[in-house]
Amino acid sequence: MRISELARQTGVTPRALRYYEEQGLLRPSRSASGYRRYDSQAVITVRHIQLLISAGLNTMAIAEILPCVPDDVTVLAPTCPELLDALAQERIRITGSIERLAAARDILDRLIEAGDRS
DNA sequence: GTTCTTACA
DNA sequence: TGTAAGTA
Repeated sequence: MRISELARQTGVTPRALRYYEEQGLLRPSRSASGYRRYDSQAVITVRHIQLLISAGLNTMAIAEILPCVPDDVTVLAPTCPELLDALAQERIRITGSIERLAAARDILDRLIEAGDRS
């Protein structure tokens, strides 16, 4: 299928699909005219990509763990140590982000309370 | 008409 | 990420 069809089936814009390719997440073949050709498997792969992005992983991390996911897997699950490790690592990363945000919120709370009293 | 690349906001 | 230009 061509890019617009994959976009239709996944809800991902052609722009984003080209970006995924640029980031090494998709490897579409090319027609003689230069058009990208995606197999039906790409639909599943894009769904995996979307799921991992939803989980907060950046494209670099996804590019590293995507090859670890078998093509016939429709429900993404940690099938290899690398994937499990990448997910655990991402969890650690976002935990740090949450802590920094919470600290920022505490500061804002103090500032807001100080404002209320003056 | 659709898609491609490149580039800018 | 959206959009525009100029092609194939």
